[in-house]
Amino acid sequence: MGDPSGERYEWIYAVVRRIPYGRVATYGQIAALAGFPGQARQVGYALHSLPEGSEVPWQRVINARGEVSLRSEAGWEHYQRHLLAEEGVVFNDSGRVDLDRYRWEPVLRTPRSR
DNA sequence: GCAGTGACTAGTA
DNA sequence: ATACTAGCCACTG
Repeated sequence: MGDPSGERYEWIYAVVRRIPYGRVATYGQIAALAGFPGQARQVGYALHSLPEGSEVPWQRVINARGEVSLRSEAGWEHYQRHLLAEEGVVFNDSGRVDLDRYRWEPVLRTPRSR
């Protein structure tokens, strides 16, 4: 990832790092903020290739339905939910996060007049 | 180079 | 609510 060809991933990681503790963001949201609108799959792919022990808060990225996405390797879904629960993120009966409540909304720069 | 895959999503039925 | 589809595009064999 540190290599030049992995520059996309760096942009994605940079955005993910901005998600505050206790908040979540969707794959599509991250893709758009990183400058790759419509490429949500790439976000999932980028996070998948993240080395273990990374400082990137990958657990805060969930899908548009508010649920933790399944991975090829089972078991991690449970781990991710555990991490989010520790941050205070609440899962409803259906095991989903209320995006209206926990979704991170980056503060956009207001085009202030000057 | 081509085809299959995937931590996705919005739309349709 | 679930199921299937088309679009998406980097990565892999």
